[in-house]
Amino acid sequence: MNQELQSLRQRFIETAGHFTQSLGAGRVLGQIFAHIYFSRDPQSLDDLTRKLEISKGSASMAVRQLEQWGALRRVWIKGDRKDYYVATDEFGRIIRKALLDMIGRKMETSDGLLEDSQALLQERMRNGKKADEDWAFIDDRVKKLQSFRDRAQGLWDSSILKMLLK
Amino acid sequence: MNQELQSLRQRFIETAGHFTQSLGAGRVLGQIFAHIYFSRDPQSLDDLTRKLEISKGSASMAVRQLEQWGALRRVWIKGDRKDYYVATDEFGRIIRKALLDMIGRKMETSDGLLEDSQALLQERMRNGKKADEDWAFIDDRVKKLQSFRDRAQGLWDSSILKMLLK
DNA sequence: TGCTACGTTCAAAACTAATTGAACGTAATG
DNA sequence: CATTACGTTCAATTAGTTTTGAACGTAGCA
Repeated sequence: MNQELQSLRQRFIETAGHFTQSLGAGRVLGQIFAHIYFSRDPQSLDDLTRKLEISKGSASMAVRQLEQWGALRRVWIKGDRKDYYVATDEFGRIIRKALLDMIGRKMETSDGLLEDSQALLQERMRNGKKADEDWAFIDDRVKKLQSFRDRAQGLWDSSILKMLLK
Repeated sequence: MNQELQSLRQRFIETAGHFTQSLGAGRVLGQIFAHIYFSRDPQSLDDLTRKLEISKGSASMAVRQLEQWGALRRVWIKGDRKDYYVATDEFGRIIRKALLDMIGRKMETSDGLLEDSQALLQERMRNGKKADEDWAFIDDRVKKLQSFRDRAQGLWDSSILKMLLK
């Protein structure tokens, strides 16, 4: 493969590495995906450790992660005991899964907190206790948060949907 | 302030801390915002260091960041030399600014790379060199990436817009 | 069956990011 | 003017995360 092409590929690999790192997913994930995405032939773990100069352990873990997100697909090459991988190009799906995986849980946590707060505040009202100013203040703030959460939720869902629609 | 209310507030502070941390913005940002958001009175740096048990340096830097994102507003209390802060509740704007600030630069880097690639590939074509299979392959992959980038860009822009429309 | 070539795991090491706090500049106060 | 009470900065430290690589289990092969 010619020199110019190689260095372009190299830039993609570096950029992808920085990108995934900045998203908190680790440098090697991006590097591996870019390397395979720009490789015509399926790549083995061994290829990855050699070409990217990373350890077998790193390669193994990153590849598994990428496979779970649907970014890589495993292919068998007959007569070869190694696992080989090729890259998917359905970026929408990949990013959807990755984001759900990475942010999803946090969302649920804050959702739970908002529900709990609402329950607590409502119960207090039902008990007919005179609402003091502290409670009224918190109540107002929680309501504003919930309202935002609902709007953001809707926006998120529709964006995800659009992403999946090719 | 009563006990139940305090512990609810505390949960919000912790959750917000974890949330901002998981987004790569640091724990204290979320903690400070939540603390002030759920405080009726404007809070000083000093209040923050005491209530959240963080250093003055941390508080100062985080507050400045939050102010830049429009999440906090500085208020003056006459006869007091301290700076006091109150929380904004325009979450859409806040998140917009924060995301632009945090992801923006990364996007530019990869955009630049895509433009460069395109230029390189087009120039090669113009020179009439016979496109070998390696080039054709890379060309195809770059085109797919660009197409995705464009769709994602549009989606991003429209989402940001909707968020701002209250 | 023993041997080999693989993928996986996980404790330790290397690296990176967040936090602290002492030193500093500044502006208000008396 | 000197003093004090603040906010800011940044080098050093601490905490957290990623990466490594040796040890291990397993499946295919002879």
